[in-house]
Amino acid sequence: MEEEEDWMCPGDSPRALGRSGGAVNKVIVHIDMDCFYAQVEMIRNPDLKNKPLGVQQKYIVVTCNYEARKFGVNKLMSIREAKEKCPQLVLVSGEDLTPYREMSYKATELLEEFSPKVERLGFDENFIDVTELVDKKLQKMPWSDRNPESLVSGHVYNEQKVDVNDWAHTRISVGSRVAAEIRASLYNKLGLTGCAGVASNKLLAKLVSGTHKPNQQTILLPESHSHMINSLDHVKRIPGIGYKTTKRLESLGLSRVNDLQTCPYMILEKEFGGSIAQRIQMLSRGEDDSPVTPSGPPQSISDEDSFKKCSTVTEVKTKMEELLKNLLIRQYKDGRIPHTLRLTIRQFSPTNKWFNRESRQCPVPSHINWTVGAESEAVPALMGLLMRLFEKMINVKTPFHLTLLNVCFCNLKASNPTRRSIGFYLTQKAMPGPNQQDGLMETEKNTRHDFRLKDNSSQQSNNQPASPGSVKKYSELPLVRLPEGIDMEVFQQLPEDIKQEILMSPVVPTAPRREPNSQALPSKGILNFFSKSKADDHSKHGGDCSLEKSMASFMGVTKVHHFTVSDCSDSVSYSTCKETQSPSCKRPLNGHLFTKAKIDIPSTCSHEDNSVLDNKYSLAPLTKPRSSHVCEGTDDIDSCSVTKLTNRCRCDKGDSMNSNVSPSTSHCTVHGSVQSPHVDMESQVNKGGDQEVSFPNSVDMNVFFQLPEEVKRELMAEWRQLDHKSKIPGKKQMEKAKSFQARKTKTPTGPNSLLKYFKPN
DNA sequence: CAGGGTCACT
DNA sequence: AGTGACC
Repeated sequence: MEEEEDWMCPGDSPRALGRSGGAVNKVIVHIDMDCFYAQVEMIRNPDLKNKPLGVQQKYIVVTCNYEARKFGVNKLMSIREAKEKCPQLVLVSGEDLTPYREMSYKATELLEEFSPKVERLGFDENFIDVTELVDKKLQKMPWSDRNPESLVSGHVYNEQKVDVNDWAHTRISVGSRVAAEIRASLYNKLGLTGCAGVASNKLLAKLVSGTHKPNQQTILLPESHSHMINSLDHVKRIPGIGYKTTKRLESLGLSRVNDLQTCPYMILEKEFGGSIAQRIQMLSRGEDDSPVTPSGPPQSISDEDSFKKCSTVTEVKTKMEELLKNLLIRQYKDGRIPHTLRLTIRQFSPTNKWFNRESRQCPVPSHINWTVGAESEAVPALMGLLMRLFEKMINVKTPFHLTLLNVCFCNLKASNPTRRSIGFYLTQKAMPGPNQQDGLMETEKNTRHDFRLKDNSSQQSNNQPASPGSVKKYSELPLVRLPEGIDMEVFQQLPEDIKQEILMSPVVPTAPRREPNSQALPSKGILNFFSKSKADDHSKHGGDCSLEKSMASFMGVTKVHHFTVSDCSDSVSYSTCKETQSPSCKRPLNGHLFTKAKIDIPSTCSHEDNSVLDNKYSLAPLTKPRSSHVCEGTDDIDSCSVTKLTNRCRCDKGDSMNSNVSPSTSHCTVHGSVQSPHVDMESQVNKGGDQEVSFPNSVDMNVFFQLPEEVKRELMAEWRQLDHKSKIPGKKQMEKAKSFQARKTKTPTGPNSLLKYFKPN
């Protein structure tokens, strides 16, 4: 798109002088990419340039390039109409958003080089608060440079004259130069064109950016604020006033901007309440005090599909699994762990105007293995949750007609940085030679910390016929920077997949974004093991001693009794003893660091004997979450309402030991399998299926495991009855738990009560 | 009304 | 947790 590269020709519309004065206002730049999806498609396939191009989703042209617009094709036009207007229109499918999403984040990251205050608005718009940058530039700008001819880049809204003696004018003008730099950078580095608007708030910056399209920029000076906002022909054009608000305003007879400006506040307040009333009336006057809030990484990851009809459970499952697997790939790349899962549906109804979506959500049990992306063990577990959510909305026995499914991972929190089998790396006694650097190449002139990351994921998104030439070009691969702490020699000797994992690891930030509203990572994680000193130790001692210490300290283990590492086909078993929990360890018992088993062994255990460990203490972690200091500050336990926790145990046949604590606000789940005769669920159930048992709060697990076998069985049978439907903790379950509590307090220690085995309390 | 997001309110 | 409103 070589429309008018107006950053090349600065200052084409500047002028003389005027007044002075003005408050210390912000300088906000709004960047709006030109027909974003179409642009991305043209970058991916340059053959499409110069051809009329439409991006298709379902039967709609969601956007098209300017070539197509010449024919009258427009956004959100039906395919049929578009083809009528422009028979030569080239259509590409835009249903897989991956390329757009990736380009979008590249753009945002680029903008973050100018200022940390970058707020995304959809995939193709960004606000940047450049106030500080502008003031910095202004400080070192000689007065001789402050002539209108060179100060402003691009257009001035309303042909207003710039007064270089007016501070506000000067600042906005300098902002225009920043905007020009930003656009130049977007074009030079990413090949993207777009419009920019510069003004003293977000609302006005957004409005003004659209006044000269495409690929141009415009500034708005204070004297034209009113003109700008009043140029809108309807209140619905005001960003921030959407469909619903528009309708309500219209019902009050308010449809022009001026109507809203002059409407007595009380009327608005009556209709909308104070906060919305104030906000929309301010907006109608061009005022907007909202800050540019750094968007940071996404708060949720979701995928959806819409269709004409979906009316069988099988279909639902198939589609859900599709969505889920795509999501898992994205989630894996992201690195954070979702703690909430949401399912949204849209049901067909004859009066289905548009959007009647409903959703159900639930906490994600933290025992889920988020280790390997799609195909992970997470799929069946999450599918189970999803179907339960589904059944909360739809009675499966009764006919239904869905037109949309959406699966969403939200409440994303930083995970422990090591996501895959760390033991795999640690047990690679012989590191591969230096010639094994397949997918990972050092870039041309790069400093030794920049790498291209081989992208072997994605692309497999649904109904796209996998084109043979879809291998990504090297230059398109993401460039990643290794943290300084890493020793490059050690790094280069690592096997390919380890390198990739490190590069993919969430502790390797490409650009730091919003402070992780979750907790700080406990350490650099896997990277710790590859720092120079650690690596040296490793080679000297055959890797045992220092590794053990590293692992231990990383886990927050202060005293190691027993330490083994073994590799079980891409998932690892760990057993380690810890006597005391280091107070600084925020994540004592969760399974992300160690894929298979990470268990907590009481100091009483005979730590020399593996079988003792496996048999006797496999469920030991059950006791842990109930001691409050362990839960303190643990982000896994959302509310730290430890006293409300209920322990549950689920046993899977045939698994190797796998213990883990998964708390949620209402309960605490332990999924583990026990091979020992100690708590042999198999003899109880004999179906080999999953069994779940509730361990009431009052039960001290230490005591429990000392009970005679029959007693344990009997107790578990009783608890199990309390707990059939429990993966999604619902009101029913809580009521059951409460009723159990009630019963228990009524008959504390009856002579025949099994509860006599437990301490009163 | 496509596919994705965010945030606020209850 | 669920919905609504916005882009």
